[in-house]
Amino acid sequence: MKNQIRELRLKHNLSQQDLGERIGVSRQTINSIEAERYDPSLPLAFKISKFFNLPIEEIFYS
Amino acid sequence: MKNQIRELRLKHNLSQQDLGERIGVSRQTINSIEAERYDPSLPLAFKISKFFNLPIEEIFYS
DNA sequence: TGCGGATGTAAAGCCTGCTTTACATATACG
DNA sequence: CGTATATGTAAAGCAGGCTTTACATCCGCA
Repeated sequence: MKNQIRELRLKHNLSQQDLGERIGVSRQTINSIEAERYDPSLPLAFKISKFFNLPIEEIFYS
Repeated sequence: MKNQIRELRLKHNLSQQDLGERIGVSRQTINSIEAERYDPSLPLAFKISKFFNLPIEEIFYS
């Protein structure tokens, strides 16, 4: 599952560490999702979606 | 995480078994999500969302 | 050169998502 | 009554999400 997290994160001028802290996960989790090593859980997808104030469908897609 | 799956499923006149087959998971998985025993994975949430033709945010919420 | 911040990635361990199997209850219908 | 369908739930086992620790690379800057 692809995602726009890296682009959104950079647009907000945040490091992976920053974003992880804001959302409540480790920087490795952010890194792994950006690298598509795995998909986030639904609750984490919601946190990311709310943080960037965008619907899940605009951040994650096939 | 709450959800509208039972309501949507009944509106479509489907059993848990039916919905599971249509979406590609077991009936116990449908049952467990309806009963909020656990949240679906993000890919499964997308399948459900596409099946009912509704955004994830209209099916799942806190 | 040397250091710090950002990133990539791997391994171990824990918890959760999902499966199959199995049993129980309820309801409808012959 | 007996049977079929729908649902609830539990247990074992495997796969995947997430953590911490750790090490490596790269880039910018003193």
